[in-house]
Amino acid sequence: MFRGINSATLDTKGRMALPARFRELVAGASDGSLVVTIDTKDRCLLLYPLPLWNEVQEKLENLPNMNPRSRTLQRLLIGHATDLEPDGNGRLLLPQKLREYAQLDKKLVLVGQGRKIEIWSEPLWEMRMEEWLSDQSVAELADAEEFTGLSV
Amino acid sequence: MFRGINSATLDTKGRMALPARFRELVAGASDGSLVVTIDTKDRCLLLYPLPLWNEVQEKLENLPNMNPRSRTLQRLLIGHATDLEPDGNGRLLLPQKLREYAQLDKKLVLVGQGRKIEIWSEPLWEMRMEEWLSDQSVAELADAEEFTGLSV
DNA sequence: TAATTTGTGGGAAAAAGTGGGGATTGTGGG
DNA sequence: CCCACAATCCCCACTTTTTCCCACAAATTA
Repeated sequence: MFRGINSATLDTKGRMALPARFRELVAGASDGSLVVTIDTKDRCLLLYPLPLWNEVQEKLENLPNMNPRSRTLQRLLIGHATDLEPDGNGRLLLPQKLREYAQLDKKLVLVGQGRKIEIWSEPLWEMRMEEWLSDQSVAELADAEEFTGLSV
Repeated sequence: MFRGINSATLDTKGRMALPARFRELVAGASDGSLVVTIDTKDRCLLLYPLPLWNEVQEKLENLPNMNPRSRTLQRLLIGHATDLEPDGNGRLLLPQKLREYAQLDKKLVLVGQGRKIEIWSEPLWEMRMEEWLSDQSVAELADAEEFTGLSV
């Protein structure tokens, strides 16, 4: 399971070094084979070990095909999904279209999210962080019974 | 159970010696394996023995996944959760992103809070202390009905 | 005060990350 | 059909960061 945050940089060729911590996990899960696609809710990318992506894709394909919303979702997610292999130095070449989508410039942030890793532009991530942290309803949720000092 | 307040210092490499008192407790609870993450309500970090963190993470993952508030909370907490192992001298290397979040400089304060330890920047802690103590509603809280049976 | 534990600093090897040259492939234009 | 251009791939070399270790300072205990 992925967790934790790392900064990373994109070089002029669009390559990104996968932090060692994540690389080990990926090596265990899929011999290094990965898939990136876009996140449709936020301007960031999602990076899956290949076997986990396959599960996701299967679920997507089983959505009701008549429903236009599921067609759209399939088109966006499967359509942008790209297989990646790290180069000899453990770097990934992120496809240009995806870099543009997530507005990736030089400084990136990688955020472990369980079965996947989110790839954000650092300035974008920081802006969104500010919003989330100031969101009162999130604060209340964090304060809910299960997470207060009494039970946690 | 953790309790009590300790000061600590961060060296130039971002390492923090875990006070002996806490270290013993942690050794008992998890062979020294720890997880730090951010607190979303205050600019401080939360340090859990690994098994306890796993419980917290499980609760987080069971929140309704469609609800954007829970997604946000997951993103913030799991996204920042980092596994730590003390080095040969009982020190923890706190990740840079988390140090920045909690504005950790040289002087720190560690506050035992039951199942977790809070890590604060000392100046920040003192400012917040002032606020809490001068906050009339806290003073009243101590007198409130639901706590009258709670003689402290 | 001596002895032990706890906390601090920093050197040096190893690992991780970065930059870029040049071969290779693929595309579109003349 | 061939050339020019651009993107990608496969290397190698260099820089930075991290990790591991040792030595000392400070505090606690005997």
